[in-house]
Amino acid sequence: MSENKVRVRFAPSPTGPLHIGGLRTAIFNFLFAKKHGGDFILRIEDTDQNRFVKGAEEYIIQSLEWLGIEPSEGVGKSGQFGPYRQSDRKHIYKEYANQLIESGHAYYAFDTSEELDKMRERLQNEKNSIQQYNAVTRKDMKNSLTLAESDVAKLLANNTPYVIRLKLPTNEHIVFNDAVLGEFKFHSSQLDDKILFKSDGMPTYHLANVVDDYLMKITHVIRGSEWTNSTPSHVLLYKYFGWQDSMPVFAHMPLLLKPDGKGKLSKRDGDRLGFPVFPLEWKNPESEEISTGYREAGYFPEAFLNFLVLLGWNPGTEQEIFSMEELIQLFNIDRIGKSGSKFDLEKAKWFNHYYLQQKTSKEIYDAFLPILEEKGINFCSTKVINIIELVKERATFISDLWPLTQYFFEAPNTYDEKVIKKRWKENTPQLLEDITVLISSLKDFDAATLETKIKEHIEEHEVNMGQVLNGLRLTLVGSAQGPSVFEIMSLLTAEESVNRIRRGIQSINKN
RNA sequence: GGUCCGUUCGUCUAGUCAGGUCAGGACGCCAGGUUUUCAUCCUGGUAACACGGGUUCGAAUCCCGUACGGACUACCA
Repeated sequence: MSENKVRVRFAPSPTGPLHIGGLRTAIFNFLFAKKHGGDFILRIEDTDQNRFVKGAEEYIIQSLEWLGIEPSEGVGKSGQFGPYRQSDRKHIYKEYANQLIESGHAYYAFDTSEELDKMRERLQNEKNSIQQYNAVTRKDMKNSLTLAESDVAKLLANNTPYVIRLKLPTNEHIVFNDAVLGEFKFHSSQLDDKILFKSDGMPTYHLANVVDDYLMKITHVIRGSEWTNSTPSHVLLYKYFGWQDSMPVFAHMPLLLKPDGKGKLSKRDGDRLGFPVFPLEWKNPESEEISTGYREAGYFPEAFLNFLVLLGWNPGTEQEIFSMEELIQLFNIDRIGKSGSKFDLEKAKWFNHYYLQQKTSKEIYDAFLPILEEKGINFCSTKVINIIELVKERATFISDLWPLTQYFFEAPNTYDEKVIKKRWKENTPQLLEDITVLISSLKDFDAATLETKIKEHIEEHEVNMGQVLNGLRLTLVGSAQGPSVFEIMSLLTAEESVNRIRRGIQSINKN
């Protein structure tokens, strides 16, 4: 049982902030692990020293945390398979590369980048369809397969820079089954002799990934489909290391696409597309440029998670709203789609609106408080909660609340011209004046009483109801928006309502 | 260019493996209702099987081809 325990890993490179596609990969891995009572490991793949970006690792951890994804082991956590940062595992990889050289499945290559460029150029000029370092072209290059053994020894002794390449078979089919895409079949002649070990002493992704997945007892590799073409090389590595029996199940997920149609979503898209591509705000440490994040844009993590998980996956039912627990329960690799999907901001907003409605007015109040403080508003909490209760169904984000409630806290100082034109008649001031008299006489000032009394008054005097109500709203709010005028007046108090009506009459008549 | 993959409403998708209801749902959009405002909400509507062949009584579903789209093709991951 413990032998077959599901172990998956999310293995991003700290080359910048995690974008929503990467985050979705993390979510799928996490859900799969939880569903099967397995482990979710966070491994940082920082084998490229040149692309390392400061702060990226912290960003990744925080992003996962924001969504409620907690690694069972990995960077920032303990675990018996650590360390979990590949730069901290540097000492491990060389011996595996050497093992392959000894078994004849890898070789040293001493070609400089100029020589490599030249080779590719030559092949291109010869109209060769393949321009790779492979079973054919390696015969013309500088490596331990073409050089005399003594020359190789000499080069190595002189510390000549070298890489270690995987020696691909000449004529072999490499077949593997993908849990999402089905069976793949590659011919070795189409593949290249991938570099496993770089001249800077670091392994490449291909080596480090396979070695670590093996050492960390990973059972399922769930990753983006940009990796499908290098998977046959990975399969070969498992074979050459003699690890076939512990080779993980591969599941390649469709990519998230740019909404404008061209290509996969990338970190560089930043805010260019009209929506954030990052979960959290990110400040580029070099350029100081700031990219917005969903958290800062006002999305709730549960809404964002819910939306993201439905991009490329669905449970096969018509259910669209899921808690994390339900997702864990329902998640299934078989139901991951095969084609890429585009992000739809409108739908994301819809989810956020839904989740906002699920919150209590007290919870919303707590989130709204900082905005009120910033605006210098200091109202009693019960009052504000009542106001929120009245308007929350109109809000998608907490930040919507201010424009939605501002008039409760501050009397209007402008009045919508269009509404004046349409609703303000010659006798409106007099009608409203009559209402102020009525209001002042009222003992109870709840919305229901107000509504009854005012409607009675309107009927008795046989005046136009629309004119009165719209006029009231205009003087009270300043525009033709908001909930019932009776509710508004009740929350505003009688005194404030009368003041606003009088002020409104004066102000509007002046123009 | 080569290799690999994909293609159902504008978008996310169900249905494809085991061929047989007017191709279902959601977002968006439009209309109506509620609200004498606006929004929410409710009801209804709009809108898709990329194309061409084949197999079959019958094809979104199976086969072939084409087109389009994507990934990879780095001492990046």
